[in-house]
Amino acid sequence: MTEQRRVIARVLSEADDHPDVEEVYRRASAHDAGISLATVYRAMRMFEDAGIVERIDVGDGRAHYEEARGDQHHHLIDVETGSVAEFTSADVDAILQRIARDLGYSLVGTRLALFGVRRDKPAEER
Amino acid sequence: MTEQRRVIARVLSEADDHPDVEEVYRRASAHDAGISLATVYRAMRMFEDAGIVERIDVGDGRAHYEEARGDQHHHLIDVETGSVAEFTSADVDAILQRIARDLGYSLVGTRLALFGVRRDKPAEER
DNA sequence: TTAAATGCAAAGCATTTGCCGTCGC
DNA sequence: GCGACGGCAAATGCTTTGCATTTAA
Repeated sequence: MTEQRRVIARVLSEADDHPDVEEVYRRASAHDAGISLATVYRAMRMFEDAGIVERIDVGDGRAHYEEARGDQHHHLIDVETGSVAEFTSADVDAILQRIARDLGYSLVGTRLALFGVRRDKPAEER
Repeated sequence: MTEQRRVIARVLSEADDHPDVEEVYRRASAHDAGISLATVYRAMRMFEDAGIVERIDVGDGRAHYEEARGDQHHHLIDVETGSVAEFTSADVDAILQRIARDLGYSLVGTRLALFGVRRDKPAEER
């Protein structure tokens, strides 16, 4: 509704990565200096509650965000660069569902993150 | 080596749940009042670095710990009670390994937690 | 006009750390 | 005796919040 919110929303929809709050703040500031960090935090929470963005935990102690899409996807974090790749797997989802059921639970959420290092490619880098 | 460390170690080996630092502190204090929270934090970090305990994230913002066992197991957290169940699945582990490989990575770590609610049993509770 | 949103600075949490006294070996 | 360890309180990093002011509708 407000200008700041609009800017933050734009920043989020333009992002194709997984920025943390500080980074969203940085990008929003570029569009409109004068947005405060507190406002970004408040907006992120609001967007999250509204189901517009999803919080992801990449293991660095800060909350990162991505636009909420319909699909249930997971993340693979490059432990050397911090970059985040995404993947989906109906197999994994199905097995997890079954495991929860077997344990007597209805699955209401899944947090899955893989951490990996790039496999050496033939003969290029390093 | 020191008394405090011994007490904390005992608390950890006696625990069959997944206490957070505050809880370890509470239990250690029962054995020996006069242990400080900072000491517990330092001990936990040391035990973790030594591979004696493992830190697990149950989603409440605090670090919880469990004794390190050899097996690669995962957790299912009851969102209503906060209790943690454990499970292992060679299937899941294998698929995740393959997924990482397919994405060009060597898997160096996995963080998997399921969140669920107890399924209504026939006609008992509630 | 009036509730909702913002900025700023202060507060909150979990966790870490500097400093100095103490304890184990 | 000396280096590792523990206690305390201050510091840290991320996030939230109280309050007075501004803004959207």
